Amino acid sequence: MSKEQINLPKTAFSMKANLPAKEPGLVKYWDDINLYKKLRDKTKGKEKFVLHDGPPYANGNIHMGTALNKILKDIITKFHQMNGKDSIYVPGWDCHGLPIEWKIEEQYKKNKKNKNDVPIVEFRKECRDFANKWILIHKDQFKRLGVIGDWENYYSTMSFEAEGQIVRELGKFLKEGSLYKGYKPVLWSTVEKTALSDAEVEYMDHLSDTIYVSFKIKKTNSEKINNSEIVIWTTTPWTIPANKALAYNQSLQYLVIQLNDDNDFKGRKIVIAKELLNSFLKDCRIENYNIVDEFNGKELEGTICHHPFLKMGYDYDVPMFDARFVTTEQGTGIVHCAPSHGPDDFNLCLNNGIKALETVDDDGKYTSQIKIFEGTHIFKANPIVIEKLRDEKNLIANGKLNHSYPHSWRSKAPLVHRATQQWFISMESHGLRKKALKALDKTKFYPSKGKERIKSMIETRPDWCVSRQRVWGVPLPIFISKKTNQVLVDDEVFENIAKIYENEGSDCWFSDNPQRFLGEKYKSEEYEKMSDIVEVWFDSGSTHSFVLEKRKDLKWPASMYLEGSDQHRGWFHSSLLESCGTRGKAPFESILSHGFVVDGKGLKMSKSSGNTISPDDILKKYGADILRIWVTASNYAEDLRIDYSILEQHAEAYRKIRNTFRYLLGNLKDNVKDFESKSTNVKEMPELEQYILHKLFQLNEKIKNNFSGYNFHNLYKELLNFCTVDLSAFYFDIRKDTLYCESLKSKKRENCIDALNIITNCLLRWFAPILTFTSEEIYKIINKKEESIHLEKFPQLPNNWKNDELESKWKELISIRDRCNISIEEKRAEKIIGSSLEAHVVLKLDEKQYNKFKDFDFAELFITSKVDLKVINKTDGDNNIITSKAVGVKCPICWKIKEKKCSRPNCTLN
RNA sequence: GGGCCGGUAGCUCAGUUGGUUAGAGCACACCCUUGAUAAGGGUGGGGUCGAAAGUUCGAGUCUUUCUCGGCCCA
Repeated sequence: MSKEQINLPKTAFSMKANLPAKEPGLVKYWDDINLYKKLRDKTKGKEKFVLHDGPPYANGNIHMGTALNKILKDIITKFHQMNGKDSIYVPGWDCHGLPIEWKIEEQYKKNKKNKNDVPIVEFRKECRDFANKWILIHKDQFKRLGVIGDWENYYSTMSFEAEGQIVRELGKFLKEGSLYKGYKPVLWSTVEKTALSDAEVEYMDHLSDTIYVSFKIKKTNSEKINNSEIVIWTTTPWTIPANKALAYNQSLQYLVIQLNDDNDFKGRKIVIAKELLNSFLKDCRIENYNIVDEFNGKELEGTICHHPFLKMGYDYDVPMFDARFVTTEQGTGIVHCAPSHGPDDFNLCLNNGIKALETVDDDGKYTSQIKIFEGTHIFKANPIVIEKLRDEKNLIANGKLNHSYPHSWRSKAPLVHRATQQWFISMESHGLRKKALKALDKTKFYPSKGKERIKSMIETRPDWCVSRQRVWGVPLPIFISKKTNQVLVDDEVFENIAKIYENEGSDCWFSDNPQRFLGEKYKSEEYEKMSDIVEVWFDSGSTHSFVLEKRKDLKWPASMYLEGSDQHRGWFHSSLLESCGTRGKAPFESILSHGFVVDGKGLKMSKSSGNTISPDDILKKYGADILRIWVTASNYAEDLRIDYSILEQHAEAYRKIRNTFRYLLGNLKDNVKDFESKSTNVKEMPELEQYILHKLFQLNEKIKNNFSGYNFHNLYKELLNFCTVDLSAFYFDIRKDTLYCESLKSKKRENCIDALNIITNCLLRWFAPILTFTSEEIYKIINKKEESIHLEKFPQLPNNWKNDELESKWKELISIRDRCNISIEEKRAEKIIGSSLEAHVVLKLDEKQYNKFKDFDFAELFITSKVDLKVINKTDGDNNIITSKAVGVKCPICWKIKEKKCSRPNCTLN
């Protein structure tokens, strides 16, 4: 009988979320209604916020880092959209480059196919198909995360339009003259037969041969070292045949010592740095020696040595030069220089008039420049070099050293420095470095530390090597005059090539008659066509030109670039340089960088440590909304930890939020009315409602503040705390009595319903960018005003909800409530009472508080059956809240204990 | 090896210009409730702030060294 008199909550919003099952349906729904298009229509003409997507590489399944990146982008995009902007997100993919080329080559190897037998155009088509396949896979994986964007019109660096525009961009550098032909040692992979970019190099331990080699002095200005030999130490014996010079440091002290051990070196005098004597003696196992002399490095000036292979025909002079890069960290304090095989060596020799030669070919074999060794592979040369040095009696000792050494990140093969012809964009010739630094000063960084990080890189980076000796990429549009050896610079030609690419892609560069690209102005017989391609960082660094600039729906510069912090050297960097070089400005207004995903202990994830966790695992077990909570709650300025216990914690928080909505919807019977804050006259409501709306207003302010600085983890904490502390444990708990037991028509209940309605509307919108699926699930239940919650805007709350006076009053009340709870808890522990409604509280306040609160309904605040308010006596001491078991009978309707029969209207209906 | 960033309760995070017994939520323990029920409420325990030294009347907050971790570079 009594159940009909109370208004219990009822809702279609289930307690159990079952996200993994529900979410895919919502992805389909958004597709079906074409949410992206509806969003654009909705905010057409509004100020644009363009988050320009840094293109992931179209290769392999997404990992946690990708998921983090996409979710963060989506959250920010949605926040701006709901904040009233036209917030546009166009996803893109990076498609050219070595990793894909490598995959296709691997397939060839499996099928015993030889890459050289396949026409380039056919090979490139396979690369293109491969990239396309992964774009489709990625697209579904990203959509599954709840990401809304222009999935139908995504961009890719291999689109014909992109390839054409990349040619135009290169043309600008060529025309300006900052793109030049250089001859420099670059890190070269003899396996992939190409120079590698910084990003393609990884450092791993490598066991190298080490040798101590002596160079006999041919001529010197110093009496002290006459008839001596110079000793060097190196970890690359194969570079000895390419040796052209020796380097010393004039700020170091050197020794001449005579070796007396019974071997090839008995009686010979050698020169080494004083500081390195002990390590030298130890390494070379020298027992008998005597120090002949000591001198300053300056004495070595003008000294000329013989090559250790003098008798084998290496009869050229080996001069000694002063160089600051020579240290006493290791070796002998004298460094052997092979200008073709090290940047320091190259520069030192260049400054002293010694040119680097092509000493090693693409495959890693010595060229005809290297006598005796021609045709030998450098990786097989060490033992031979060592043997010859021993034969020539110029090897003091040899050994092994395990040290960090550059390797190809793809093939894991060790790399070498090799002087090759490459194309560079100068950092200085046209002030690119300065322009870039200036542009950074105008860029807003989240977190702010990102600015210094990229600035210090720009300040010190060398010229940008943009050429690669591969085939899967945009060909460098370069012709060189056979007569003058000059690069052909002509806008008409560049535009002609760009147009052709836009129509049919860049494959034709490799297959068609060069005359087609030159047009009628130039004769193909007179020009040599380059076959290098552009390095992929130039591709992605140009996305702003073929995406932001070209598309009418976007804007240049982008409002934001958002990537992992490694992209300070990657995409942020290349985009900045490309744009500053061609447009003098950065292509972004702000940069947001996030940390890396690490495991629960803060260690990096790797297959070998077995601590990886994939987005797919999480989606199957928890659902995308939990993953999105993890992104939101984590501080992206640092590394982000994740493991199942962390996810479990966030899933728990999700349940609290979900139940908060369930309570709201249940009491509103899913009848949530459209939200109009103006129609609410807050001053006519009970103080409790006024207070909770004040808290809601405060929450809105906090959300706005945190959003403006992109502090989502604080924003989320505020939302969660509001749900648990202010609503669940306070407002909801107190108002259960009103909602369940008051008449439907009672003013008090109506006011409460109004408040719940407002709260629901606000929370639903605030949570929508984060809980993108759950908010839609709720929206589908309650309202049909829009087709999606994501088409709604954030609420505007009226200023008159703010009531600081009321807040300080209620702060006092809540602190009294807290003390009361302690008192109740004591009686509960003594088993005197159970629920708080069984309590009768005598509350004693001082006179001031008593007068202030004498008309206040403490029983309602405490959720007790009875509260007697009294003025405190001096004799009472600290004992000013006394709880006892309420006397009387429990009303079967409202469960309050009354001495007489309950007289509340709803409780007396029968 | 170098540069940069970081290490606050089990977890996610706050800690303003150095100043009272270092905060919140979650988790945990115990209790209550059974009309938010694979929910809800109450109470409570738990960090000396990565380590050490220093500056100061006083340091999580400044300095140095070390350590652990991450990114970048060699």
